[in-house]
Amino acid sequence: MVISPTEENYLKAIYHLQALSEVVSTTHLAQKLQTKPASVTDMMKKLQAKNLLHYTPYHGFSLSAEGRKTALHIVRRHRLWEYFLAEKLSFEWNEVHEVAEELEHIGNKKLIEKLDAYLGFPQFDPHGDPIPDSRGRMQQPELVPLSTAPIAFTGVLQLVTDQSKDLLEHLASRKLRIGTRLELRSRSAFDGSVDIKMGSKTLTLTRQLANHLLLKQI
Amino acid sequence: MVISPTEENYLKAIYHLQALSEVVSTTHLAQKLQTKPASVTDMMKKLQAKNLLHYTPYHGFSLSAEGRKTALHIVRRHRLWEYFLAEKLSFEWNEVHEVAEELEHIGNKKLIEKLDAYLGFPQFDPHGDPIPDSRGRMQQPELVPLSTAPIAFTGVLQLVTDQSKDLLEHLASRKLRIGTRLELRSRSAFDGSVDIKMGSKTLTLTRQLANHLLLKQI
DNA sequence: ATAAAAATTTAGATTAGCCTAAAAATTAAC
DNA sequence: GTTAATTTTTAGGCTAATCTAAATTTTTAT
Ligand SMILES: [Mn+2]
Ligand SMILES: [Mn+2]
Ligand SMILES: [Mn+2]
Ligand SMILES: [Mn+2]
Repeated sequence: MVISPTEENYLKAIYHLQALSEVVSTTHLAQKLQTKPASVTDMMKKLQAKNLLHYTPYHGFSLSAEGRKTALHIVRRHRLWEYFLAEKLSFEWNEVHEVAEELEHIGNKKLIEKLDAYLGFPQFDPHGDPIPDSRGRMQQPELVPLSTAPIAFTGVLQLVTDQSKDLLEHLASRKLRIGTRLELRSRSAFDGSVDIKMGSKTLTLTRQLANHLLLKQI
Repeated sequence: MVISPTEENYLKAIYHLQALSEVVSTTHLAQKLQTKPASVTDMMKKLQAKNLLHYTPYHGFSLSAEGRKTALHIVRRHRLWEYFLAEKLSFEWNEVHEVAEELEHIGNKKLIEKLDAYLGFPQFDPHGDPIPDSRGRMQQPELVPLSTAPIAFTGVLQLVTDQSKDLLEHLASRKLRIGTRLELRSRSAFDGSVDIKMGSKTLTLTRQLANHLLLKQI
């Protein structure tokens, strides 16, 4: 079956929104894709006709098994390219998403399998998100938000859940990267901000930021 | 100015056809792009409106200075990706074109400059075609077609001018690649076929094939 | 339980890129 | 140089993806 780049973007967006709630609404998706609800409705009819979607008018939609499988392929391509851009072309981690957003639509199967092998079958992209394998399976390590970890917790930064430019630049300026080892020293009872130790340095992060930083225990 | 992937394909095709004759006809371009003359006319009007083309109805078209510059950028991207696919992902040289045909449309400037640097600023793609630099300039070594080279001529295969799947597979099966060193031993007065020495082996190539093999003297 | 507000769908247009068939212009043949 | 063949353009339509405005349905508030 032929799936256009636009349809791919829709499927991927639904996949991501389903992490928040199993069934997705028209407005929510329109907002995510920077488009209008009327356009979403049109596309939902098309994707349903292709059996990629379960759709009940006025009551939202969710991916079918096949739609989910397709979405995972796109996520795989996106994250492999992000890894390539960061690792091989030395892009900053806040620049990779935009370029990968285009590269992900090149569907040649051999290309992706060879790219994966060339990169050494990476498990995580530069933001710490897991990369699905060719069958759509991926690692899901136990992660603890820095905002709720117990005092003295030691781990490595594994995943950043808000990947906005602002947040990524904030982290970059403090040399906090995926894989950075850190220890939680204290949490303010006043505002929830946390002090962490990172190598020999100590720094303070707001609760709002700490909430988006997920750690893997070591 | 925004240029769509389709417009890019048209510009690149015109650029290539202009190597044969300065001014290009509607049918010729339609044939090259596997489309209909009526579609070409539509697009020519659009490209002329964007000042990428000189176009006189019924009398053909040629790229403007800006159109040529744009075409060279696309050729650059195409050939850099071909080099990447062959060199880094170990694609066969007859497989790279199709994938590069899609990758070339990803216009992010930083991507191409970083890719170029990562690849070590290659001068030639896997078919021996020169890769334009970021200002559109490229090497144009003196090349001699094997079909007309003098007996005893020694050189390396530098460029293959017919890049059809059939020809590339024919060469691959004989282990003839870009960079292969060979010597012209004799040319048949009967059918123009040539005998060449390649390492310790000798093989015969038809005139038709030899005509597409361009050598650089060494 | 009704009315108001919000969300969603439908209706009707628009644009890019393509097509077929018909009309017009150019080129080739006699 | 007129006619026939070929090439090119124009006219009119189609599909994918988008939009705005209007109609419909669902949800929320009284
Ligand atoms: Mn995308
Ligand atoms: Mn990512
Ligand atoms: Mn292309
Ligand atoms: Mn090439």
